[in-house]
Amino acid sequence: MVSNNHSSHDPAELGELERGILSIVWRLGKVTAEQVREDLDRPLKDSTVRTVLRRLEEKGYLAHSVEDRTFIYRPAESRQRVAGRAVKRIVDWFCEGSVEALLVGMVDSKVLDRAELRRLAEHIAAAQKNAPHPKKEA
Amino acid sequence: MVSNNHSSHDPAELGELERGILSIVWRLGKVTAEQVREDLDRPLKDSTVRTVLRRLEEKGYLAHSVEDRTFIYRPAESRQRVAGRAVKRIVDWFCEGSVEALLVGMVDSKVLDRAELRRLAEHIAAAQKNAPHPKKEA
DNA sequence: TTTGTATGTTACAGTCAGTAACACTATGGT
DNA sequence: ACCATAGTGTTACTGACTGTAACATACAAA
Repeated sequence: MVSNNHSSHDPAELGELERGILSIVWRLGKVTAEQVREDLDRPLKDSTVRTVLRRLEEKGYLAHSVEDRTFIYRPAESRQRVAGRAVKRIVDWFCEGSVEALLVGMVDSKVLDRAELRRLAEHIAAAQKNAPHPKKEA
Repeated sequence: MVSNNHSSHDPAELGELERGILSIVWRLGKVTAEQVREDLDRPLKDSTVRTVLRRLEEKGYLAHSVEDRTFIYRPAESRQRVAGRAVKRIVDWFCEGSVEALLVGMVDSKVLDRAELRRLAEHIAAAQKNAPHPKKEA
Protein backbone atom coordinates (compact mmCIF):
# COMPACT_ATOMS: atom_id res chain seq x y z
CA MET A 1 0.00 0.00 0.00
CA VAL A 2 3.05 2.15 0.37
CA SER A 3 1.45 4.61 2.73
CA ASN A 4 -1.14 6.66 0.96
CA ASN A 5 0.30 9.93 2.07
CA HIS A 6 -2.62 11.96 0.89
CA SER A 7 -2.83 14.40 3.74
CA SER A 8 -3.37 17.03 1.14
CA HIS A 9 -3.74 16.09 -2.49
CA ASP A 10 -0.89 15.94 -4.83
CA PRO A 11 -1.04 17.21 -8.32
CA ALA A 12 0.13 15.29 -11.32
CA GLU A 13 -1.68 12.38 -9.84
CA LEU A 14 -4.25 13.11 -12.44
CA GLY A 15 -5.21 11.16 -15.46
CA GLU A 16 -5.15 12.63 -18.89
CA LEU A 17 -8.85 13.26 -19.10
CA GLU A 18 -8.85 14.78 -15.66
CA ARG A 19 -6.09 17.13 -16.64
CA GLY A 20 -7.91 18.05 -19.79
CA ILE A 21 -11.09 18.85 -17.99
CA LEU A 22 -9.26 20.71 -15.30
CA SER A 23 -7.65 22.82 -17.97
CA ILE A 24 -11.00 23.59 -19.46
CA VAL A 25 -12.28 24.80 -16.14
CA TRP A 26 -9.21 26.91 -15.66
CA ARG A 27 -9.66 28.40 -19.07
CA LEU A 28 -13.36 29.08 -18.80
CA GLY A 29 -13.45 30.02 -15.18
CA LYS A 30 -16.95 28.93 -14.34
CA VAL A 31 -18.61 26.09 -16.11
CA THR A 32 -21.40 23.63 -16.05
CA ALA A 33 -20.84 20.02 -16.89
CA GLU A 34 -22.53 20.62 -20.20
CA GLN A 35 -20.21 23.43 -21.12
CA VAL A 36 -17.25 21.27 -20.36
CA ARG A 37 -18.68 18.51 -22.44
CA GLU A 38 -19.17 20.83 -25.37
CA ASP A 39 -15.68 22.15 -25.02
CA LEU A 40 -14.12 18.73 -25.20
CA ASP A 41 -12.64 17.61 -28.46
CA ARG A 42 -13.90 14.09 -27.94
CA PRO A 43 -17.53 13.13 -27.60
CA LEU A 44 -18.08 11.95 -24.09
CA LYS A 45 -21.22 11.05 -22.30
CA ASP A 46 -22.60 13.52 -19.91
CA SER A 47 -22.23 11.19 -16.97
CA THR A 48 -18.59 10.70 -17.77
CA VAL A 49 -17.91 14.37 -17.62
CA ARG A 50 -19.79 14.76 -14.41
CA THR A 51 -17.97 11.89 -12.82
CA VAL A 52 -14.66 13.45 -13.62
CA LEU A 53 -15.77 16.83 -12.37
CA ARG A 54 -16.89 15.29 -9.12
CA ARG A 55 -13.62 13.45 -8.72
CA LEU A 56 -11.68 16.62 -9.39
CA GLU A 57 -13.67 18.29 -6.69
CA GLU A 58 -13.04 15.43 -4.29
CA LYS A 59 -9.37 15.80 -4.99
CA GLY A 60 -9.54 19.45 -4.17
CA TYR A 61 -8.95 20.96 -7.58
CA LEU A 62 -12.46 22.23 -8.14
CA ALA A 63 -15.28 23.66 -6.13
CA HIS A 64 -18.86 24.09 -7.11
CA SER A 65 -21.84 26.12 -6.20
CA VAL A 66 -25.39 25.41 -7.10
CA GLU A 67 -27.11 28.00 -9.16
CA ASP A 68 -30.67 27.46 -10.10
CA ARG A 69 -30.44 23.74 -9.56
CA THR A 70 -27.33 23.47 -11.66
CA PHE A 71 -23.79 22.81 -10.58
CA ILE A 72 -21.39 25.54 -11.46
CA TYR A 73 -17.84 24.35 -11.14
CA ARG A 74 -14.95 26.62 -10.70
CA PRO A 75 -11.25 26.16 -9.90
CA ALA A 76 -10.37 25.76 -6.26
CA GLU A 77 -6.80 26.74 -6.96
CA SER A 78 -4.96 28.61 -9.63
CA ARG A 79 -3.07 26.57 -12.11
CA GLN A 80 0.14 28.25 -11.13
CA ARG A 81 -0.32 27.12 -7.60
CA VAL A 82 -1.05 23.59 -8.61
CA ALA A 83 1.87 23.60 -10.97
CA GLY A 84 4.07 24.99 -8.26
CA ARG A 85 3.24 22.16 -5.93
CA ALA A 86 3.68 19.64 -8.68
CA VAL A 87 7.13 20.97 -9.33
CA LYS A 88 7.92 20.93 -5.67
CA ARG A 89 7.21 17.24 -5.58
CA ILE A 90 9.51 16.70 -8.46
CA VAL A 91 12.23 18.74 -6.90
CA ASP A 92 11.91 16.80 -3.70
CA TRP A 93 11.92 13.46 -5.40
CA PHE A 94 14.45 13.92 -8.10
CA CYS A 95 16.62 16.81 -7.11
CA GLU A 96 16.83 16.34 -3.38
CA GLY A 97 15.27 19.69 -2.83
CA SER A 98 17.70 21.67 -4.89
CA VAL A 99 15.89 24.01 -7.17
CA GLU A 100 19.15 24.95 -8.76
CA ALA A 101 19.75 21.39 -9.74
CA LEU A 102 16.33 21.42 -11.25
CA LEU A 103 17.05 24.49 -13.30
CA VAL A 104 20.18 22.83 -14.55
CA GLY A 105 18.11 19.87 -15.56
CA MET A 106 15.62 22.08 -17.28
CA VAL A 107 18.28 23.64 -19.39
CA ASP A 108 19.73 20.25 -20.03
CA SER A 109 16.38 18.86 -21.10
CA LYS A 110 15.68 21.79 -23.34
CA VAL A 111 12.81 22.93 -21.22
CA LEU A 112 14.64 26.18 -20.94
CA ASP A 113 17.18 27.45 -23.32
CA ARG A 114 19.86 29.71 -22.07
CA ALA A 115 18.42 32.81 -23.63
CA GLU A 116 15.09 32.19 -22.05
CA LEU A 117 16.79 31.54 -18.79
CA ARG A 118 18.50 34.88 -18.88
CA ARG A 119 15.31 36.66 -19.76
CA LEU A 120 13.77 34.87 -16.85
CA ALA A 121 16.49 35.93 -14.50
CA GLU A 122 16.09 39.51 -15.55
CA HIS A 123 12.39 39.26 -15.20
CA ILE A 124 12.75 37.86 -11.74
CA ALA A 125 15.17 40.54 -10.75
CA ALA A 126 12.71 43.14 -11.93
CA ALA A 127 9.87 41.53 -10.08
CA GLN A 128 11.89 41.59 -6.91
CA LYS A 129 11.80 45.33 -6.92
CA ASN A 130 8.08 45.48 -7.42
CA ALA A 131 7.25 43.11 -4.59
CA PRO A 132 10.14 43.21 -2.19
CA HIS A 133 7.98 42.77 0.90
CA PRO A 134 7.04 39.28 2.10
CA LYS A 135 3.32 39.69 2.35
CA LYS A 136 1.04 36.83 3.22
CA GLU A 137 -1.69 36.05 0.78
CA ALA A 138 -5.13 34.66 1.59
CA MET B 1 -7.45 4.24 -22.70
CA VAL B 2 -6.78 7.81 -23.61
CA SER B 3 -4.00 7.06 -26.03
CA ASN B 4 -1.00 5.64 -24.30
CA ASN B 5 1.32 8.21 -25.70
CA HIS B 6 4.43 6.45 -24.55
CA SER B 7 6.62 7.12 -27.50
CA SER B 8 9.27 7.99 -25.05
CA HIS B 9 8.65 7.49 -21.36
CA ASP B 10 7.37 10.14 -19.11
CA PRO B 11 8.71 10.70 -15.70
CA ALA B 12 6.58 11.08 -12.63
CA GLU B 13 4.64 8.16 -13.93
CA LEU B 14 6.47 6.19 -11.34
CA GLY B 15 5.22 4.57 -8.21
CA GLU B 16 6.67 5.38 -4.86
CA LEU B 17 8.80 2.30 -4.61
CA GLU B 18 10.04 2.81 -8.11
CA ARG B 19 11.05 6.35 -7.30
CA GLY B 20 12.77 5.21 -4.17
CA ILE B 21 14.77 2.59 -5.96
CA LEU B 22 15.58 4.92 -8.79
CA SER B 23 16.92 7.38 -6.25
CA ILE B 24 19.10 4.73 -4.76
CA VAL B 25 20.58 3.93 -8.11
CA TRP B 26 21.19 7.58 -8.76
CA ARG B 27 22.88 7.94 -5.43
CA LEU B 28 25.04 4.85 -5.68
CA GLY B 29 25.79 5.03 -9.35
CA LYS B 30 26.23 1.36 -10.06
CA VAL B 31 24.45 -1.26 -8.10
CA THR B 32 23.40 -4.83 -7.98
CA ALA B 33 19.91 -5.79 -6.93
CA GLU B 34 21.33 -6.95 -3.64
CA GLN B 35 22.92 -3.62 -2.91
CA VAL B 36 19.69 -1.87 -3.62
CA ARG B 37 17.88 -4.24 -1.36
CA GLU B 38 20.29 -3.59 1.45
CA ASP B 39 20.01 0.11 0.98
CA LEU B 40 16.26 0.09 1.31
CA ASP B 41 14.77 1.09 4.59
CA ARG B 42 12.10 -1.55 4.28
CA PRO B 43 12.74 -5.26 4.07
CA LEU B 44 11.75 -6.39 0.64
CA LYS B 45 12.18 -9.69 -1.05
CA ASP B 46 14.91 -10.00 -3.53
CA SER B 47 12.52 -10.74 -6.36
CA THR B 48 10.56 -7.63 -5.59
CA VAL B 49 13.59 -5.47 -5.96
CA ARG B 50 14.59 -7.16 -9.16
CA THR B 51 11.16 -6.77 -10.62
CA VAL B 52 11.21 -3.08 -9.97
CA LEU B 53 14.69 -2.72 -11.38
CA ARG B 54 13.62 -4.51 -14.52
CA ARG B 55 10.57 -2.32 -14.89
CA LEU B 56 12.65 0.78 -14.43
CA GLU B 57 14.90 -0.42 -17.17
CA GLU B 58 11.94 -1.15 -19.42
CA LYS B 59 10.77 2.36 -18.82
CA GLY B 60 14.12 3.71 -19.82
CA TYR B 61 15.38 5.00 -16.52
CA LEU B 62 18.02 2.38 -15.96
CA ALA B 63 20.42 0.35 -17.99
CA HIS B 64 22.35 -2.68 -16.98
CA SER B 65 25.42 -4.56 -17.93
CA VAL B 66 26.29 -8.07 -16.92
CA GLU B 67 29.44 -8.48 -14.99
CA ASP B 68 30.47 -11.90 -13.95
CA ARG B 69 26.97 -13.25 -14.31
CA THR B 70 25.53 -10.45 -12.24
CA PHE B 71 23.40 -7.54 -13.34
CA ILE B 72 24.93 -4.19 -12.67
CA TYR B 73 22.35 -1.49 -12.97
CA ARG B 74 23.14 2.08 -13.61
CA PRO B 75 21.15 5.20 -14.44
CA ALA B 76 20.27 5.68 -18.06
CA GLU B 77 19.70 9.36 -17.46
CA SER B 78 20.73 11.90 -14.91
CA ARG B 79 18.18 12.86 -12.39
CA GLN B 80 18.34 16.43 -13.50
CA ARG B 81 17.39 15.43 -16.96
CA VAL B 82 14.52 13.34 -15.76
CA ALA B 83 13.40 16.09 -13.47
CA GLY B 84 13.69 18.58 -16.26
CA ARG B 85 11.39 16.58 -18.47
CA ALA B 86 8.99 16.04 -15.63
CA VAL B 87 8.79 19.75 -15.12
CA LYS B 88 8.36 20.31 -18.79
CA ARG B 89 5.30 18.14 -18.72
CA ILE B 90 3.92 20.13 -15.87
CA VAL B 91 4.60 23.39 -17.58
CA ASP B 92 2.90 22.17 -20.70
CA TRP B 93 -0.11 20.87 -18.87
CA PHE B 94 -0.65 23.48 -16.27
CA CYS B 95 1.06 26.59 -17.43
CA GLU B 96 0.48 26.43 -21.13
CA GLY B 97 4.15 26.40 -21.74
CA SER B 98 4.98 29.50 -19.82
CA VAL B 99 7.92 28.92 -17.58
CA GLU B 100 7.44 32.32 -16.12
CA ALA B 101 3.97 31.43 -15.03
CA LEU B 102 5.45 28.40 -13.43
CA LEU B 103 7.97 30.40 -11.51
CA VAL B 104 5.20 32.61 -10.29
CA GLY B 105 3.38 29.55 -9.14
CA MET B 106 6.44 28.23 -7.41
CA VAL B 107 6.82 31.37 -5.42
CA ASP B 108 3.14 31.32 -4.70
CA SER B 109 3.26 27.74 -3.52
CA LYS B 110 6.26 28.39 -1.35
CA VAL B 111 8.43 26.15 -3.43
CA LEU B 112 10.65 29.13 -3.87
CA ASP B 113 10.81 32.08 -1.60
CA ARG B 114 11.76 35.39 -2.99
CA ALA B 115 15.20 35.42 -1.51
CA GLU B 116 15.96 32.08 -3.00
CA LEU B 117 14.60 33.26 -6.27
CA ARG B 118 16.95 36.17 -6.30
CA ARG B 119 19.92 34.01 -5.44
CA LEU B 120 18.84 31.78 -8.25
CA ALA B 121 18.63 34.62 -10.69
CA GLU B 122 22.10 35.75 -9.75
CA HIS B 123 23.39 32.26 -10.02
CA ILE B 124 21.88 31.89 -13.44
CA ALA B 125 23.32 35.16 -14.56
CA ALA B 126 26.71 34.01 -13.41
CA ALA B 127 26.37 30.68 -15.13
CA GLN B 128 25.54 32.44 -18.35
CA LYS B 129 29.01 33.85 -18.46
CA ASN B 130 30.66 30.52 -17.90
CA ALA B 131 28.75 28.75 -20.63
CA PRO B 132 27.64 31.39 -23.08
CA HIS B 133 28.02 29.19 -26.15
CA PRO B 134 25.17 26.90 -27.19
CA LYS B 135 27.01 23.63 -27.49
CA LYS B 136 25.19 20.44 -28.24
CA GLU B 137 25.67 17.61 -25.81
CA ALA B 138 25.54 13.89 -26.56
C1' DT C 1 26.91 -33.88 -8.40
C1' DT C 2 25.40 -31.06 -5.17
C1' DT C 3 24.75 -26.43 -3.78
C1' DG C 4 24.47 -21.81 -3.90
C1' DT C 5 23.71 -17.54 -6.34
C1' DA C 6 21.70 -15.05 -9.80
C1' DT C 7 18.27 -14.60 -13.44
C1' DG C 8 13.63 -15.50 -15.99
C1' DT C 9 8.78 -16.18 -15.72
C1' DT C 10 4.43 -15.75 -13.90
C1' DA C 11 0.98 -14.10 -10.85
C1' DC C 12 -2.06 -11.93 -7.80
C1' DA C 13 -4.24 -8.19 -5.21
C1' DG C 14 -5.20 -3.30 -4.72
C1' DT C 15 -5.87 1.17 -6.65
C1' DC C 16 -7.21 4.23 -9.93
C1' DA C 17 -8.73 6.42 -14.27
C1' DG C 18 -11.87 6.13 -18.15
C1' DT C 19 -16.29 5.36 -19.24
C1' DA C 20 -20.92 5.03 -18.63
C1' DA C 21 -25.81 3.20 -17.42
C1' DC C 22 -29.56 3.77 -14.55
C1' DA C 23 -32.32 5.65 -10.99
C1' DC C 24 -34.09 9.59 -8.77
C1' DT C 25 -35.88 14.39 -8.28
C1' DA C 26 -37.43 18.85 -8.98
C1' DT C 27 -39.43 22.23 -12.20
C1' DG C 28 -42.15 24.06 -15.64
C1' DG C 29 -45.81 23.60 -18.89
C1' DT C 30 -50.58 21.89 -20.18
C1' DA D 1 -52.53 16.83 -11.21
C1' DC D 2 -49.40 14.91 -14.57
C1' DC D 3 -45.74 14.40 -17.62
C1' DA D 4 -41.55 15.58 -19.87
C1' DT D 5 -37.16 17.59 -19.34
C1' DA D 6 -32.94 18.62 -17.26
C1' DG D 7 -30.09 17.92 -13.78
C1' DT D 8 -28.02 15.14 -9.88
C1' DG D 9 -26.76 10.74 -7.18
C1' DT D 10 -25.33 6.08 -7.19
C1' DT D 11 -23.12 2.23 -8.83
C1' DA D 12 -20.24 -0.43 -11.79
C1' DC D 13 -17.21 -2.41 -15.00
C1' DT D 14 -12.75 -2.69 -17.40
C1' DG D 15 -7.94 -2.13 -18.25
C1' DA D 16 -3.59 -0.47 -16.71
C1' DC D 17 -0.24 -0.08 -13.44
C1' DT D 18 2.27 -0.90 -9.00
C1' DG D 19 3.67 -3.49 -5.00
C1' DT D 20 4.83 -7.75 -3.84
C1' DA D 21 6.42 -12.11 -4.34
C1' DA D 22 6.76 -17.35 -5.39
C1' DC D 23 8.62 -20.63 -8.26
C1' DA D 24 11.46 -22.42 -11.95
C1' DT D 25 15.84 -22.39 -14.19
C1' DA D 26 20.70 -21.98 -15.21
C1' DC D 27 25.38 -21.73 -14.38
C1' DA D 28 29.60 -21.89 -11.46
C1' DA D 29 32.27 -23.52 -7.64
C1' DA D 30 33.43 -27.12 -4.44
